[in-house]
Amino acid sequence: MTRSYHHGDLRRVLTDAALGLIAERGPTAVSLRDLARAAGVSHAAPAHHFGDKAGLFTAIATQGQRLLADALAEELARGPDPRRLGVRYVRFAAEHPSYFEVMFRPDLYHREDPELVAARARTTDLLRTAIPGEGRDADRRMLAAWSVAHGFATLLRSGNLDRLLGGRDAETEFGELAGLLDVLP
Amino acid sequence: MTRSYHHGDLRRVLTDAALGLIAERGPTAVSLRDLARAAGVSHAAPAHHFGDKAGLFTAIATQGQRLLADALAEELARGPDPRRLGVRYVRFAAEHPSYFEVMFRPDLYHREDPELVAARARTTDLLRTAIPGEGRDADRRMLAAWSVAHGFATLLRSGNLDRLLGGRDAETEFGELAGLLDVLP
DNA sequence: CTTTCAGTCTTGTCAGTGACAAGATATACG
DNA sequence: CGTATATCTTGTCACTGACAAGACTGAAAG
Repeated sequence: MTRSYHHGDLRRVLTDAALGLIAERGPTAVSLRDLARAAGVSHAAPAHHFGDKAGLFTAIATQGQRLLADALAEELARGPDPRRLGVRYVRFAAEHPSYFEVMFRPDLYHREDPELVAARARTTDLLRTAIPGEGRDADRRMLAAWSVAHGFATLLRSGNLDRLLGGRDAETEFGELAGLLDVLP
Repeated sequence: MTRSYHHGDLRRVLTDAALGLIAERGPTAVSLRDLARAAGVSHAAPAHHFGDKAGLFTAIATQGQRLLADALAEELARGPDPRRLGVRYVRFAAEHPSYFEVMFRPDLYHREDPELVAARARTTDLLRTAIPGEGRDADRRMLAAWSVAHGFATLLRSGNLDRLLGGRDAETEFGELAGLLDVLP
């Protein structure tokens, strides 16, 4: 089976390779040309699929939002427990660091991309359903819960908790921590 | 007063110019050569002061940690109220977005730089003093409070709260939100 | 079967970038 | 005065993202 001119699913190959490189060196150190080399295509091939570098990250961020929303939806199917949902959020960040990294770095991608905006809205809406009630107060409780989970995940990823955690498992530690709070009325 | 060969305080001029450029275009879009142009020096002058690009961001992150620690210390002098401290944290992120941006992006700088590590430790220690008590449980409460503030600030900066907040002032909104939680035993 | 055509990928090129080396200049210090 | 050191410059290198123009492929239309 000889290598054909048309690659097959180059777009997917490129995003996958990108995730690998991001995991190794971080998003900013990824070059389109490295990506092309990894996929065995010419240096301009990625540009055709994503427009520019930001287009690549937009695709990755969108994909990440969908994955996160799926994970949250799965957890919500077992009942709207904010604490469990928070743990799932933190676990997503730990299991998919490359996605998480890109998703919350707007300077990397096209923030107004319709698909990305839609995917992000789905995530937000899912989080909202974990807190009962309507109105501004319930919104605030949801935002509080989201902030705790997101803040913990972010501080963890940026290495700010290394000294504080001292080797203990981050996910279970977050579970304990969340148990001390009470986001429900 | 003619332009001398030695610039005077080029290091300071460069970090200040960098903060301006970061505010405009984000940290990744800043180039050492732009910086040099802004300061009216040759393209290799910045490298002499900071070693490499990461060195520049290390200096900025350290400076930012000191500013944040100062702000927290000032607030702590008025009594150890976690909620007020959180508001101050969020305000810092809003008032010094360029610093905040760099501080929590470890891939930009030399994470193991001694001065930076020391400055970060001071910030962490100050946060810790806001929660009374000793031991693991108190640590968790401190971490919870930090996570809420940091998560809120981060989500805000990444544009994830635009739809949710709908134009309301973020800082006061965080105050309300923090009032719904209870991080103290 | 052949023509056309849009989508996919390549080749070639450009200005801009970070890093490094070697040299020039100014200040501090004996 | 002279000499060492910190500061800054000039020159260069490989690499990058973006763009333009062209080549290849598969499929639809005649």
